[in-house]
Amino acid sequence: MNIKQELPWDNPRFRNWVAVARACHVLERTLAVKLAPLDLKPAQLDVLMNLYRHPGMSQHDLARKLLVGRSNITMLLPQLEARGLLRRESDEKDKRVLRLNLTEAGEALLMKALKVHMALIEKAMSQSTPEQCDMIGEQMRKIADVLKEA
Amino acid sequence: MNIKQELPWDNPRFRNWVAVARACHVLERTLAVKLAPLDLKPAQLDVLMNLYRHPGMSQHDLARKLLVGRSNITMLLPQLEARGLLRRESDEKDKRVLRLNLTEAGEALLMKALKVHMALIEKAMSQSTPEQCDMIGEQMRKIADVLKEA
DNA sequence: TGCTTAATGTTCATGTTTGAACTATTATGT
DNA sequence: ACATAATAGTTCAAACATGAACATTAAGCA
Repeated sequence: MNIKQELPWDNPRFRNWVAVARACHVLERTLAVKLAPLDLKPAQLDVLMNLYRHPGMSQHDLARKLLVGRSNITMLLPQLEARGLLRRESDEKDKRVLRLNLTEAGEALLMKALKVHMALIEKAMSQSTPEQCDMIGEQMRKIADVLKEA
Repeated sequence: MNIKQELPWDNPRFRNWVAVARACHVLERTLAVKLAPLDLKPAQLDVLMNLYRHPGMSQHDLARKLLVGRSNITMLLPQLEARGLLRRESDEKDKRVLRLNLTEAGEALLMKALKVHMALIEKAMSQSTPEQCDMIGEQMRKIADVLKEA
């Protein structure tokens, strides 16, 4: 009954992961502030980015990409559709699915938002050398893979 | 009017940061699942961790540590207090502030939750060498610092 | 002292996220 | 073909986070 186990704060992996989580959190909050003038939330930007890269994807695919529930997408899209940023068109071959595509306006807004996002990331990552940056990305992709199997 | 700017996906910093954000997101969701048997949410675990390390801190201090609004803390604490995990005691010298402390039960539950959290982080970070891990932590601390000035 | 300003915590209205139950459509297996 | 499974999307209620407005208390300063 050794309840006072080795404390995590003495563990480098723990301390370093806490730093990762903090950095993510801070960047997310900052991004929200910088996107406010465009009347866009980080979650909405994620949607636009994914639709730009994967035109015609379904809501289900989008939900999986964003690591989010399907109902979340259902709640999220009508706002963007009403603003004319994207279209939802029923698939002819499978009437269950809705195909998602950006409009011209959506693409234009995305480009503006990407400038903001890019600038923020540049500022954050400018601390690291390209080698360090790549290494970080590589490790993080491994982490995501390992955890998704779990 | 070069609207089709250099796309961020060609930029290593962008791609790598996206990987960081994804890894964070996945780990957070996984943690939520693993903590469910203890009837504890990640946000609640964060509270317990901070009170353990900084006994007697105020709600305002806690909010700043967690990068969260004060009202969020106000909504969060009563649940934990009702479960007997922490105490809120009015400060004698400054009657505005409430001093926060874990109870025995709170500390015991924290230890159980930390085992879960630790195991998850170990699994995630076991991919990296100690040197890589430290480097990642160091870069992330720099990022958080740079962005908080902004 | 008294007046103004700042800080702590709460309340409340709003918006977001989530998961379970539901409908409609397609795939599978006998 | 027909019954059963699985899949796509929606609805709804509950949990959660957020920021502005507020009450109380403390600090600064004339």
